Amino acid sequence: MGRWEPNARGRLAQAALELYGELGYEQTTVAEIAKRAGLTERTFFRHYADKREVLFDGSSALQELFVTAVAEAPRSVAPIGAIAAGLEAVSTVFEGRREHARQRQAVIVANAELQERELIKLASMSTALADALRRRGVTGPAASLTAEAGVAVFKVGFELWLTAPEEREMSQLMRESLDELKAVTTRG
Amino acid sequence: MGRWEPNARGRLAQAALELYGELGYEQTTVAEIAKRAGLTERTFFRHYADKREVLFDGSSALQELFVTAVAEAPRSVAPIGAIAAGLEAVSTVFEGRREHARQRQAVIVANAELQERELIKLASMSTALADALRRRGVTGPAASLTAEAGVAVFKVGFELWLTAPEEREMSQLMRESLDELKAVTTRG
DNA sequence: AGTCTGATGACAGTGACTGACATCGATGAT
DNA sequence: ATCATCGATGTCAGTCACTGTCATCAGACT
Repeated sequence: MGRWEPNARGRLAQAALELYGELGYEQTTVAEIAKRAGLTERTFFRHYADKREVLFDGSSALQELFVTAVAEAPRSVAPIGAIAAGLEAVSTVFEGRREHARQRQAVIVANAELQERELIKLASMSTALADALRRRGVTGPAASLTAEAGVAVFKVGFELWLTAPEEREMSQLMRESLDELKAVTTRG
Repeated sequence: MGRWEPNARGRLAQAALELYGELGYEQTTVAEIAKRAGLTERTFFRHYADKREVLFDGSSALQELFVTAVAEAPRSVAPIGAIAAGLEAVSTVFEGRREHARQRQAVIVANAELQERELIKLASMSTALADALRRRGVTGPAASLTAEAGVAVFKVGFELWLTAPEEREMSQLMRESLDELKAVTTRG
């Protein structure tokens, strides 16, 4: 066995989520998080760039999954259809994690700084999606607009999923949200 | 004349924009901003909640303008049409301010913290727009999705306007972006 | 045994932000 | 004219997020 307990990074993330939930984000100090994880404050900052980032460990993987699904959709599929495929792919990774997602989201909605961080993660996703669409041949503002639309559907669908009854599946809620967006931009 | 030079708030905003442009956001200290404005650091924080907020003084007025235009669109207009009216209203206030907008945007895109702040302002706008749409009778996720679509069009249209030749008007670019979004959500 | 490496600890420092209290010119009441 | 009050600002001490630097130490490799 090693000199240190394994998975320091995971312990920090777990301790942070707990403390942010128990005391609130602002009232929690990084020193407390580190102490609960059996580490020092300095080590926290070696694993996470700042106090907010510890809640967003999986966001890069989620973005890659979304982008890959868009990129790999059949050539015959229209841009908005490729986004739909991405939403489908993303939905699978949240299966069985609704309770964890609810706990995390409760922490985030309680604090503006954390919401800011979440928004920039979604903006990064939008940029990456737009790039993927351009690689599919989408030109001009259409790529950005389709990507923004996709992220908007993800946001709305995700929130619906958090508040929906347990039996409702995320993928279905994403499809319904996308259909709703299509309807809403068509009328008028 | 008064005990103090007038418009302390405006002087702080001006000094901050200059210094963020000259030195970069991170390299600028609040003490420097205050000094250039002829004030102290403590006074800066009496006018602005934090170092970022000084760049977003007008965002609340912009949001009100957008929301009011949506609320006051004729009852017969569809939700997406009301958003179009809001985009039209918003476009007018930027007339003649393109150079200032470019300078400010250059500062923002150079720093992630500032982008986060901008994104939460846009998210606040989206929430307020969705509320306005609900007051118009729009129900369920349609309100949120229409509002998100409107903000997406604003973002894309605004960026087009910043990089477009001087003679192109913002209102026209907003209309083109909205049309593009409609096209993109229809195909597929 | 000797050496190197990677994760961690220890410690000092900067700067954003806050709370508490002092200052002082302007304003209006007396 | 005098005085009490008020609002914007200054002063100062303090907390905490975050960083740079150097020391430590178990395991891997030779």
